[in-house]
Amino acid sequence: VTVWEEEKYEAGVKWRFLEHKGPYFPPNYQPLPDNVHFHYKGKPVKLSLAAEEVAVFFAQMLDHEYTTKKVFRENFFTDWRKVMTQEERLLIQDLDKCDFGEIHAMHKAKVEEKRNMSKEEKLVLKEASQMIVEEFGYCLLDHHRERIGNFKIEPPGLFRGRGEHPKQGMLKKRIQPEDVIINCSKESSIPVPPAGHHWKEVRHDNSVTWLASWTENIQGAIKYVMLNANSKLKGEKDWEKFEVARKLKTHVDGIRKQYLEDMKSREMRIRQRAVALYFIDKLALRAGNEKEEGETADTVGCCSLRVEHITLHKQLDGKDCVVEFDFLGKDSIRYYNKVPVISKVFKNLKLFMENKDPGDDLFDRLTTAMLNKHLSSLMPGLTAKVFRTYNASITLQQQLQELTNESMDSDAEKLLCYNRANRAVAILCNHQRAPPKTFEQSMANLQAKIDTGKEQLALAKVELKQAKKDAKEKDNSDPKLVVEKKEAAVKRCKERILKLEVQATDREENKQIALGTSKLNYLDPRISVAWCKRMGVPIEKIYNKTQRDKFAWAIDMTDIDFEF
DNA sequence: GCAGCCACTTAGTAGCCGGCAT
DNA sequence: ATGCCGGCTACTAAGTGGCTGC
Repeated sequence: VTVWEEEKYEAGVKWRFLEHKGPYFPPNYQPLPDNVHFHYKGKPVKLSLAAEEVAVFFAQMLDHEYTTKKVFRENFFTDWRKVMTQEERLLIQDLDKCDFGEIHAMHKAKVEEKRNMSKEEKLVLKEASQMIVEEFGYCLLDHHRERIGNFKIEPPGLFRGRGEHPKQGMLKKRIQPEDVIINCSKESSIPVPPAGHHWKEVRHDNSVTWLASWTENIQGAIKYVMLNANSKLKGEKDWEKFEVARKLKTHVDGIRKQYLEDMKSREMRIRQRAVALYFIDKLALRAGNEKEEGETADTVGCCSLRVEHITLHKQLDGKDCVVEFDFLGKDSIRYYNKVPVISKVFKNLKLFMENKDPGDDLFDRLTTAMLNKHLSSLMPGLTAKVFRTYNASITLQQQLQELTNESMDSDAEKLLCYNRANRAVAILCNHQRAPPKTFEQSMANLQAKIDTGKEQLALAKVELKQAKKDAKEKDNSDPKLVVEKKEAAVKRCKERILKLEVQATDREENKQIALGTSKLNYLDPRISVAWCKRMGVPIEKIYNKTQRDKFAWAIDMTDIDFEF
């Protein structure tokens, strides 16, 4: 009986036995040495320990652009003043008169010192952190010792949200054992809190998968300590997710037919639901839950799109009925796309936008809850996000079929095509990244290699010409051999250049595209495992160690002819 | 219906590390 | 030996969507 074939639990039960050591707490704050000062209005001021710690958080970030942002500075200053003593609060009233220079310099020196540590010193540090992983990084869940994903309590600091976050710069407070809820088996050895402390609560709830939790102070959200992605629990959940997406494959034709029909409904909410679903299906948009205003950055998904986020073009670039999308999605990543749509969609959008202001909801009669309720009636387990998984995986499968075949000879060529297929999905899902800081440099380096290669090719051609000439003039067998050798050299040069140019193209195309997110979350790993088997590509070429661990379930059980 | 709570997945990035060219 | 580059990991923010209690 393998790990994957063990008996199932009754519904809602996630484990029978759970034992762990509790979370690991970050070290306490170390006060500044006596020779490092904070200055206010040019004069050194000795801060209380609490105020000093928060000052250090700010000083450490001074190289970052966001410490110059108004919102960040105001939030920081407000929260900093909250931890000051009465006396400090009276004195320190203007952030612009604060000088963190010495603290900043000390921090930079520390970073530099750490960077310059010897191999031996680094090894000592590594071993110490390994010890912590050994002690706190694993739990016992039923029969298995499992790695915990995030067993460390998040250290205090200044909150930096993504995009224009209204809470950026606020103080993220230090978490104490008194804030932490422990979840484990009644009959397990209960984790011991740090000396002199106690847990907020110890509970024994086997209907959830988390081992510990606390509430963070910025958004009031709950943070969880959970298992690593390579655990049995997470693996099974992952498998289930892809099975639901596969099931959509057999329902999707009917669902599409229905939402096209629904676009003609007399009821506005059904029309809106249909058009939203069309976008979610065609463009792999996220559902777009409502967000509390002022709590987070202003981002949207499908159902929360506003009139200002789309522009309708009766004609654009020679195409009819084009919808131009421009909005900030999850993580404030911009979604920009010009999409030709069917006229039914176009007309409905026009209707939805009538008599509305730019800031009004496009789908004012629709919520994600309504949409998901409808979807679950069409197929058990179906929600908006299943469409993303389904369309991502089916796109990978189709692209691999189109771009690759067994007769391709080099692994490099196969892998380039695999990456292209992966990239098609990443573009569909709008998975972007900041261009690497060294991007221009590394492209230039690659170009330099190509240039060198071309020089070598030119030289090789000259030598080949000469060899041919020699062969004509002197009619013996030796020069022919030379000609063949020179021809081979020219061919090698051409191949090398081609390979470099392909690499350059691949890298250029990948400049702002992140492949990892789709690979890890949206692409059924069985598609890739089966492809590797068919193409004779070792699985290591497409999945690194972490990814192989996460997808162990798929690598174990996938047949060569698996179809998503 | 809907607001708040809760549990879980999905997301981009900073910084570390190891391998390779010089 | 050194320094650079690219891949990987750790981190934690930001989503999705179910449930509950009115």
